[in-house]
Amino acid sequence: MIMYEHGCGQATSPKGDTMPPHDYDHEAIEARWRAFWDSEGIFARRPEPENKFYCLMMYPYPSGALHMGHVINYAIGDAVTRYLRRKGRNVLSPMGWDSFGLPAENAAIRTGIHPARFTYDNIDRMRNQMVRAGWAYDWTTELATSHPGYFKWTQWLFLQFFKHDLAVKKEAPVNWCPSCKTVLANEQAHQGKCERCGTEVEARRLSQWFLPMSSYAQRLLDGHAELEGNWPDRVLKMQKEWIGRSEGVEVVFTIRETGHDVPIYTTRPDTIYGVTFLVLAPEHPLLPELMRGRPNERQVLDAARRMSRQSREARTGADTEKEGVPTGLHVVNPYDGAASPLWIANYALMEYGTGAVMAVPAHDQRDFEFARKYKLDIKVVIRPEDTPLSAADMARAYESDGIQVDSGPFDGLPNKEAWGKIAAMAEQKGFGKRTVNYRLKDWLISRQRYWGAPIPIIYCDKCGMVPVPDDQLPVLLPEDVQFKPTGDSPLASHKEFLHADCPRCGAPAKRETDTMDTFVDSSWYFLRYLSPRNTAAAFDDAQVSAWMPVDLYVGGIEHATMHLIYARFFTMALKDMGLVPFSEPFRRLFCQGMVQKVAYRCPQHLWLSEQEVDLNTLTCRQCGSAVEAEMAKMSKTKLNVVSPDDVIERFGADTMHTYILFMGPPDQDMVYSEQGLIGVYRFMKRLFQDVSAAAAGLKDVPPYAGPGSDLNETEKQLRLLLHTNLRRAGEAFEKTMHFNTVIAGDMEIMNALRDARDAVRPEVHREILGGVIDTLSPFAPHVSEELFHLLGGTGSLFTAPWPQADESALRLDEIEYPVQVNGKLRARITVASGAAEDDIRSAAMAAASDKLQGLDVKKVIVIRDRLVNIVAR
RNA sequence: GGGCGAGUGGCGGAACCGGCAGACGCUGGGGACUUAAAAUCCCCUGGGCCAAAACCCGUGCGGGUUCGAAUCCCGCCUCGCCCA
Repeated sequence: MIMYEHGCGQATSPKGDTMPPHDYDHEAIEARWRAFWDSEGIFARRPEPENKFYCLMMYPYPSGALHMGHVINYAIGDAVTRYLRRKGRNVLSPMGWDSFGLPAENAAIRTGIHPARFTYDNIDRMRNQMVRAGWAYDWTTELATSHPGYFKWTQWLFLQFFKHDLAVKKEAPVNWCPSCKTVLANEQAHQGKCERCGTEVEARRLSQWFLPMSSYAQRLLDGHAELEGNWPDRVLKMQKEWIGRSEGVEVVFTIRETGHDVPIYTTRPDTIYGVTFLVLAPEHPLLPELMRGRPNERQVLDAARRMSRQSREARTGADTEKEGVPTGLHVVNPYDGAASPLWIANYALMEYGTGAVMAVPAHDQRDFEFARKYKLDIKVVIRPEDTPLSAADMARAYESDGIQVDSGPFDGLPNKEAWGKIAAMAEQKGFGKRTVNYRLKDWLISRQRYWGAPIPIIYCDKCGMVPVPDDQLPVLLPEDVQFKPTGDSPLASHKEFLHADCPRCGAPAKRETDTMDTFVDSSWYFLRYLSPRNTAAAFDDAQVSAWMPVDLYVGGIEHATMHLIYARFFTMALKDMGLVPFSEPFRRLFCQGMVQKVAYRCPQHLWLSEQEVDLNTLTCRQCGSAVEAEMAKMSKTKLNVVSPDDVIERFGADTMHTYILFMGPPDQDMVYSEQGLIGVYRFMKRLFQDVSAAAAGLKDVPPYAGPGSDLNETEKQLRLLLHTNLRRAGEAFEKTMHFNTVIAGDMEIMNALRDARDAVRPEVHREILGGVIDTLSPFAPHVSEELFHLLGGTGSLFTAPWPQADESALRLDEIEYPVQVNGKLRARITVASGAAEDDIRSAAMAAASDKLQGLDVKKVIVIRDRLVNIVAR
């Protein structure tokens, strides 16, 4: 029998002598075991790749401090890592830094501190935070993308792309952020605003470097087949929409006045008989030629120039004003020979389809608005199945399906059927063809900024674009540059950098001064981790084929259409160049939700921190007005951030990890509350108390390993709880990642053990405590290791095997059935687990007999191990 | 506007494949210990009725399928995300 004494920090051993007080000193415990793991090399990567598991967590930008978003990300990866190590897997779980990028450069502009200094100071600070958090990284594989040893190979890979015509310089309309003074990739301009600073982007025509991602659009879509089931559906869906495959038809219209052909692209050929005008994009290359010498030439071209300066969003947004100018020319519809006016309009984009749009105002809302504004004809060619439709009465375009009318030979057909027939007719008669269009654009990778990997190209007047020879890589960043953004790369004003001799002919030449988008860096970092100090190659082929693909990638959903598309594309291109033997880098993806916390807003003082609010009355401490409380993602502006450092200092890393995974399923948004955190801290203290109090007596006791039949009910019940939780933990780690229920299970077991401790023999007690420590070890590794040793464990808990659930403990010899009458709970019975169905039935009837009086029993439903339902009327 | 997801106590959440709704934690209430407070420990905590038991209601709203629905189906409302 085990005796306890609670509440005073003292414990008594079975022999009765007083033991020293065991307070839960998280700081000492965590420091001790961190040092131990370190010195024993517990988390050093084993070289042999047998039974490998590559567990990758998205590396952070070194912003200066970890936040709770990082904590949830790394807590998930760390838990999986520790679990799998105990399952005998050889886990690689590396960490590094996405350390190029704008914030460092913006800080340099603001404070004069060099980006390198800013970056490396931040890295040191954040690495310390990670170490204190106890994450099981092998720091010998750390990498930073801003390190010359890394970006040398980013540049080398760029040159491989260049040599295979997979990196091209071309002029194109690009998104320009006037605040960041740089161009942005299509993916970085959201809703017409700069993804980073929120400034409205402008359209500019510039010569820039692109990677031809759009020609991989179909492969990026097809690759999803391999990922289905292992990536969240919503991420695949987002990528699918982002890639935006659309099937349509290209049809050639002819300009009546000049005879020019104008191909248009449409996804709605079924409406082609409803064309009442045609719209050219203002930057359409044919426009100047068409207008040459015409009376309104000046007016039209001026209007076109003005429109093309508007941003893409300003031109195409659903609620922005459509604008256009008639050219005075007309186009002929090849289907029926009808002529209609040709306009230019802001809502037609050169980069979509052919830059010319057939306008069908009756069946397209944008065309409808445009037609109403400029009093153009509206012709109905599809009507709803059961009602007529007249152009004069329409309040908006009819975009749904229906029956063709006024459509020549296609009248009376359902429009879906007509779609194919109309498309086929264009192909037969030779004035059009079916085509596939993608929304996905080529990836614009050049940036007019300093803190990135320089694009290793030299421009020579004689030889043209010449790659920097491999033996001259890396092209380093000069240190003494002016950071004031001017729209040109800061490197352009650095004379020594700018001037280079042509590697081919030796003549004076100029270097490319743009640097690469940091998404290029992150498109291959998972390969570099496998041989991070390799000076002879970007990555070691043997290591790559042994460790890739990544088995589990943990990160935020915000990368669904950016990083995760770029990295997939990059890998496909590497495969085409023969550099890697696979095309999908990430076998399984897990996306964690956001960490949210209450934020308070005062009508006068705006966002308030918790200290500035009287939490009892929910009023502002300064002005007394009532504050509004809302749940929001932790952010500096809303003053609802929680620093991991504070949490670790006050409660320890174990509590922080365990709590963050206890808040809820990590794939959903989680709500952080300090009260909840304290609840977990209390559990840690209690666990520590209970185990350390019992430890002396249980140290030399082997865990229970008998058949179970010799146990009392309490012991059986406890073992049932324990082994249920072991099974639940296995499922969480292999499938759902829903660790909250595993942690709750451990709490439940410890509660039950407290109630039952006098009725539990030492062997069972030892087994229960050991099992709780096992299931908790991936979440609270330090305290688990401490308790493991207190109970007599040797070596490290993280080299001890993960326990198997004992199936026999899950089988009970008596089962309690709820008895329902007409679906309502009316009684309970307990029967032997193997009881015949008839016996269960009659026991249930007897137990519920008083509820059945005056009723006619129609049926008795017995669901084994679940319940009994008596149907009576 | 379209697509997807979610909606369960005062709060975060639990409930295997349609089978006892509310595990676990927080909050709140009561009590023990204490000179006192903190910490800790014990009890209660969905609503109604109520001394208690019994009973009734209850998983966003309305319907349906079923012996039985938080779970499946149809319609609606609200919120979130993605695409327009």
